[in-house]
Amino acid sequence: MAKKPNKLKARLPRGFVDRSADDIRATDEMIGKIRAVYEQYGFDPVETPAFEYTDCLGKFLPDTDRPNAGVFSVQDDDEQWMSLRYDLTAPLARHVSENINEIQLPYRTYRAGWVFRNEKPGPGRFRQFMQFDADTVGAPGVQADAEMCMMMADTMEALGMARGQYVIRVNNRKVLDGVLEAIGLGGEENAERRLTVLRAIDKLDKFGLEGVRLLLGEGRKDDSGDFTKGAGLPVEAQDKIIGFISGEAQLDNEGQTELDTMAGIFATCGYEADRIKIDPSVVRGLEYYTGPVYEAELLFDVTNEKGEVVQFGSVGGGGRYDGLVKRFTGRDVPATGFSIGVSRLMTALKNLGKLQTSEVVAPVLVTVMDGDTEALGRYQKMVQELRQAGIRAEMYQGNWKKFGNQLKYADRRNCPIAIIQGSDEFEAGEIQVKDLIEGKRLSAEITDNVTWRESRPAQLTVKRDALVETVRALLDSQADDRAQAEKA
RNA sequence: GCAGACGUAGCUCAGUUGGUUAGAGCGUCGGAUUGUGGCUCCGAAGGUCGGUGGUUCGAAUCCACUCGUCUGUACCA
Repeated sequence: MAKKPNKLKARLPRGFVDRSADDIRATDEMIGKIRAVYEQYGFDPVETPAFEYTDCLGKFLPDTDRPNAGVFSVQDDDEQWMSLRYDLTAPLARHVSENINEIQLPYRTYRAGWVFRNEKPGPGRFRQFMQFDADTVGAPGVQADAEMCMMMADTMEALGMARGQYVIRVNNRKVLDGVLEAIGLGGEENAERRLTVLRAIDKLDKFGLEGVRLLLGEGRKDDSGDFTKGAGLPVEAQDKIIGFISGEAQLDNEGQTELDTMAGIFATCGYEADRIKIDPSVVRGLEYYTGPVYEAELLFDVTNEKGEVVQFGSVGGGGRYDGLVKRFTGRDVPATGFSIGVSRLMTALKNLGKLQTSEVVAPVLVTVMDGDTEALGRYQKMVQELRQAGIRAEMYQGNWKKFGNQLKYADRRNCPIAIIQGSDEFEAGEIQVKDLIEGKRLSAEITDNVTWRESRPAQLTVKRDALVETVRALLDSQADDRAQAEKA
């Protein structure tokens, strides 16, 4: 009773995805457009590795009980903990600190890279995803923050988003701190409660003013019936916060002055509220932002592949982090920067139709009729001629003896054209050039297989010398047809 | 982490009050067609019924635990 051996199950760790050719090409295109904006603004690239020593990354110090909480960590052979980076900001702070004597400040820099988070994945949330950051390190003034906001706006438009489809929302952490102080939550002893309040404010998009009020007070019950404990603030304090984040009340403090300065810069440069807007409910990055904070939000609804309408919300954000480099150097090195969630933004752009997903035409296929060395050389020569003429081409590399399979392969691969030369054609000095796209169209009208095979639809015979010009002409005409179809 | 729903072929799903050898459609592969894609027809492969344990003469079906997926929520540097 020999049991069948258990086959190994091919599977991907949850929260990770393979990327298709379309995805990779679309991402490259997107990154190119973003990079062009950053370069234009005078930023230079820098790259850091995926791994860092865990203590350099921030608050997740290696804890012997849970070294992998939130991050992916491994122990090096000298027992030091290393982690996969979870953002690009902490590694940048490390890089700048390590090279502080060589780097000319203010340092304007950008980088794209994969980051990793060891947490529960969800729809559109992965454990590996790409961020594209820009930072100005060593610039204390809010004019640097203002520039970042304008660059974010320009980036959104470079990606094809129209005015009104996105907005950059700006706030200042010092303003929020002032509000918290005003309701008696200042001081060390209230740090935990302050966090709860800030988290509640951050939920405004999701739950609305009423939901935020519940979270500021007793708490809120979610759709599954689970209860989230609130901050337990008295009603007067709730009123103050609600009044503030709904924009009814303002505070007169340093944060507000900074916001006013930034607003002035935006106005002078022509960035009106349809692009950049001061919004008192923006929170972001609770732990390390110290001044202005900003985020890019999409304003249009996105319909996902299941046909459900999803609010996309934030696709990127950043702020001022004056303390991050100081952790290493002891020197005050103020910095501001932001991060774009490339993978997330790409999903949105795809839904908006701003990304052509299959621009690339599949290669021309040179089929193999005869398998002797001499003939194989002839086929390969045709392929090389096409390639040298700048045309994507390949010779069939499967089992050539089943000719039908070669065309089936070409069909599934979406090849535009197949080249056929058997011994008859060879002796006549000719080749067959088969238009697979036109042929597919014609196939709808033919129901009987014998006719289909013998009529050889959309196939023409030309002299061997005319290979390149015939193929090129056919490709051009196919491209015209596509352009026509696009318009219609 | 917490709460809920759901796990049957590669995919989408049937499977009667617990009852022989667990089915269908799509897809895959082969053939009809040895030099022509599509259509049609014929055939084949493909399952530890998520896993473990229990109840039972008998479990895909009932029970417990566990793993995984999905939804909401918490956390999110």
